[in-house]
Amino acid sequence: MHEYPPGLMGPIIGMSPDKKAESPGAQGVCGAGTLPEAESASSPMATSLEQIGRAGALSVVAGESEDDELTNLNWLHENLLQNFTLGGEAQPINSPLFDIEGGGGSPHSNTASSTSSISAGSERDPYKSKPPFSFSLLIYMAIEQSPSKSLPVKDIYSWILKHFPYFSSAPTGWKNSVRHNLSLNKCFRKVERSIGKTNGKGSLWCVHPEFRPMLMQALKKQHFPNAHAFCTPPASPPSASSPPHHLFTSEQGCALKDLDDQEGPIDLSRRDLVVVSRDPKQDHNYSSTPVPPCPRQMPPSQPVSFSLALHHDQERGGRARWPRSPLQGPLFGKRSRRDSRTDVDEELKEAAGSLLHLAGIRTSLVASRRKSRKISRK
DNA sequence: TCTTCAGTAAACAGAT
DNA sequence: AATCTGTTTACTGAAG
Repeated sequence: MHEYPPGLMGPIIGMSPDKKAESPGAQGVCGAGTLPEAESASSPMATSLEQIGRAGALSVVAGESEDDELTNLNWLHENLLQNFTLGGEAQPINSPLFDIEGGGGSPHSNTASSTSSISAGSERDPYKSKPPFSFSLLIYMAIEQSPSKSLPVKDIYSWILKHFPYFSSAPTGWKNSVRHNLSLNKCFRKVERSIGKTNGKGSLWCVHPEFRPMLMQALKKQHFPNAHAFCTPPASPPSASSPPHHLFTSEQGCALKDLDDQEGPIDLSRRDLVVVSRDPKQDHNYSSTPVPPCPRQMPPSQPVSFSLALHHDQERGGRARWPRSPLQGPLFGKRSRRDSRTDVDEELKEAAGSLLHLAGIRTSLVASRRKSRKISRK
């Protein structure tokens, strides 16, 4: 059970009066604590956060460029990653990347800003700035940060509300979007709640290990260089109340036996689905290495287009806007140390790029580019 | 211009 | 009965 610190979520402002069933203030925050699984979303995440922190530190150290301001991710760690604290000290994300586009250009932002006294202040106000992450990534982060690596929808709401207070004042359609995403996005899979656990509506949702690297990569591309920290093993020991995490335990921590063959909800009572390998050493390994810890299990000849992981009704193939190329090649094969080192360098390059982006350099470049493009169109 | 994808709204059914 | 959850369809706008 978790009590949100007063004022953490901020006032429920800018609510659309016409939306009644999905009021975030009504159930998204307060109601979360009533769920047995709520603890999974709100329990202290010290282990994971330490891992995140370590990962961030490693990303810096590995590059041997601590003095290089452009590639030093310490500030990022401090500014962003610490905002992903789930232990009750979470702060609304208020970093340059929170509203990378700089104005909260969402359709909701108008509502929020026009009715919120709080949001009348800074342009970077997290209460009015839409997160730069897609719903898929938000869900991914929420699930990955839960000890059991699975969350009910309600807790996903709570996590998002907790870390992105923008949604507390946004029209409640975002919950619909979350559910829509969970249903349509193949990255997310539904798992049945434990047998004998009748309280609580709905199922638990987890990240399909198949798509975890892609989500991680997308997260990294979306201004989150330390995204691999989100592919961490569960912090809590296995228990009957949080079974799904062991589904993802394997050599690399992210395999799921027979899952791909399973249609529909995963039945957690089926132990034959479970890969039982819980070597803590391995856990440490993949939670602390800078390389993505979830090597793909798909045939190397068939790199999964991320578009396939998205909407079912949009599986016609074609381009995937989400990053693909980093998911292909050596990442999915066996890696030598040299490869890892190369990847570390690549990651640092990406991190540097992300930092430039965060600094607004790329944003302004893109903005000016778009501007000139529009002008040229005219 | 076309295509793809993300986001949103809405309707609906089933579960609680 | 009300609410929540999950699914599906349709549409729009941004972006490549």
